[in-house]
Amino acid sequence: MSKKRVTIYDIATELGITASYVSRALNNYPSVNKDIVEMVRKKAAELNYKHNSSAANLRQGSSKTIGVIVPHINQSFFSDAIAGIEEVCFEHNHSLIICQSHESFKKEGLAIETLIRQNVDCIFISISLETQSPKYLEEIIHHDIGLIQFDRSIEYNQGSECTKGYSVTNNNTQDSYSAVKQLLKEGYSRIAFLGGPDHISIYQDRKQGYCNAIRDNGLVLIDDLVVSDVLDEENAFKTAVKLLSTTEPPDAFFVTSDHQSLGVLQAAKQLGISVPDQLGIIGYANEFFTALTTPSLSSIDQHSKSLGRHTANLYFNSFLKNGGNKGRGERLIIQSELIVRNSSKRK
Amino acid sequence: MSKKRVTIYDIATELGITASYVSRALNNYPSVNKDIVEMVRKKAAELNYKHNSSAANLRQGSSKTIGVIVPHINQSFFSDAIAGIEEVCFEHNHSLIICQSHESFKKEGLAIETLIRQNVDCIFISISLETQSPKYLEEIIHHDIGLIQFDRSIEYNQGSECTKGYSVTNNNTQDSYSAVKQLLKEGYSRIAFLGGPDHISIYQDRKQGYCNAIRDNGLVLIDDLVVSDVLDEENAFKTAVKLLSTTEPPDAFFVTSDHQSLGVLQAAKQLGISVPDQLGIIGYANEFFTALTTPSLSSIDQHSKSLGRHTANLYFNSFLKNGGNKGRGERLIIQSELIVRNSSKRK
DNA sequence: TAAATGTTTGAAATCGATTTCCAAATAAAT
DNA sequence: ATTTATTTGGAAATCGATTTCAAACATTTA
Repeated sequence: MSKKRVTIYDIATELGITASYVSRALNNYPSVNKDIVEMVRKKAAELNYKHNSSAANLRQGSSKTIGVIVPHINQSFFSDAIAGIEEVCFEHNHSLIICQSHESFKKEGLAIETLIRQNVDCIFISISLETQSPKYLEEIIHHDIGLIQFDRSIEYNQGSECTKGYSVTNNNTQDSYSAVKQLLKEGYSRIAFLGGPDHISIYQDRKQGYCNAIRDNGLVLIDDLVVSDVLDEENAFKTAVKLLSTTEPPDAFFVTSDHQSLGVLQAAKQLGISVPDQLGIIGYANEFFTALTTPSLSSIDQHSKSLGRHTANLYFNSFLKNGGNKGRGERLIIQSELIVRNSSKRK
Repeated sequence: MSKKRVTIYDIATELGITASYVSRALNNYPSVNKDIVEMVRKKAAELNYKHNSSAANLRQGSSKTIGVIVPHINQSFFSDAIAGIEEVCFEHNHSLIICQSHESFKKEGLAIETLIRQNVDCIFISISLETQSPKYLEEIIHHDIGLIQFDRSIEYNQGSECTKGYSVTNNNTQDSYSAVKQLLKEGYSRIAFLGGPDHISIYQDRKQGYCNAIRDNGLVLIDDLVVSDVLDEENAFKTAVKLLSTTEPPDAFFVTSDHQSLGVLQAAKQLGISVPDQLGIIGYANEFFTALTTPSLSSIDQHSKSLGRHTANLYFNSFLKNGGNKGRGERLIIQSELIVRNSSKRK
């Protein structure tokens, strides 16, 4: 294959000017004559010139690429967040490499390794459920690559201090508080909680919000009704069946994902318990399917696209201007919204 | 910031050898002593050396990166396909840049431009619904970047001839045929078809399969029951309402996406038509939510993950070995499977 | 022992865009 | 007319890993 790549040198010789001038023309330097810019543009198109970003990145020391790691791209929360991230990155002329951890600590580590080798400028990550150790996150810091956690986050060691650095989340404690309060207002009084792993702070916070709401309303916290680490549908189903089969079953569930809601709904159906009359349910994430089930599922909409946009903006504004990882960090809180559907609305 | 990037030269001087040798050591050249490899590895880790892929790519002329463009990453079909692509690319040490077109021709063009500038080796694309012109696809070819279409595809000009080059799809004609046949077997006899834009071949094929099945079973094709380009839920809803309100309404719908099924279901609900007794529905893609609706929705599972794997394998095997875009092209057909749920099952 | 072969290692060129540092050319000011 | 600014453009260094070519060394063969 004798075909050589077209470079700015080719454009330069054809036009009788130098490569440096061509480079400046293509990059719209103010010092370059308008006519020349036009001329270079035309010639570039004619020769089918293709900018080589490897060369540019090598010279400039930045890849203008952001790596995003999420557990699954097919969950509304994450794909919407990615859509938001994408928009802002596009505005800033950065491109995105998206990786999935599939909720596995090991795969998350591999993804991080890949992104480091790819020389991304920053990694936006929502950690996997398995992730208990900040090992790989510290790896990122160690390689002087930016790190911003969104939604699910964990602390890591930054030199001597322990920090969460830059992160963007919802006000999980407060939102959970409101959800539980809504259940109470509807007359539910024995509310169970199904959470996620306690080593991830959003699940801690959601549990905290639940506990606060219970206590603040003069009720007693019942240990048996508070279950951690039952995030998937199947576990939620089993747990719900168990709780609902006791002599003093709960009359409502506040859960930390819509998939858990599905499991609870399934359990109720199987046990002949009617939702919402005998059992209320509120979940988290406002997945697409929550509007489709019978009854439809109440859920907390995390405004995920906005959360994504804020994550990216945090990078381009605060992070870059405050010394990156070495800066003092920043935690952003994104507003969310309780969507009340039929699963928590009693007549 | 006085901190300089650690390079192989730093490793080399610390170890008293040359950079070229370090490079070979890190890349496991057989001629390099095992002990040296170990030594270099250790020193690299100690200095926190980070491989610079921009430099490597520049030298090697390839980015080992695949660009993937899909309409939406949050539709099961696409995210599963991406999961398959990811697996195979990972095995071959390639990374992925994922872009969304959001079903817009313009955004698709921008994504393609980005990927070209990023120097991806190949683009795997499932075109947007709006895409009627192969303009941007030809742009890819023109830049000597690989092109493989999957699922939704379109023809483009390759020099003198018109071709579809490399593509991976299901056997849409046959699969649609089977779906319609299943409806007939259940006793439905006046089956409507809701399709997508006719300029995209999978929608043509699905319509063709529908038509063949109708004719082969001694029925007459009724033009009014065949509607193209009503791919989203809302359009499907409106069209279904219209068709169901005529004096001779259809008693079943075969549609080309599960979102259309949702629209049809909605229409039936609104008009008080019971599904599946009075109206059968079969859709396409086997989205997660199809199992959750009441009644659950029958759908064609496209084995999307396998489709994704095959797309990537087509690249690493056939494409690269047969002269790339200039090769004679290849069209792969992936098996799919009809999932019969309640929406098409009469007692 | 000398020649031939094979193996390990180094020097230097290379990939392509950017950018620093200058020089020439032009315009403006004295 | 001379000096001072201001554009306009070029030469060459640079980013860091890879790779070609060849040298140095070791081993085998005749």
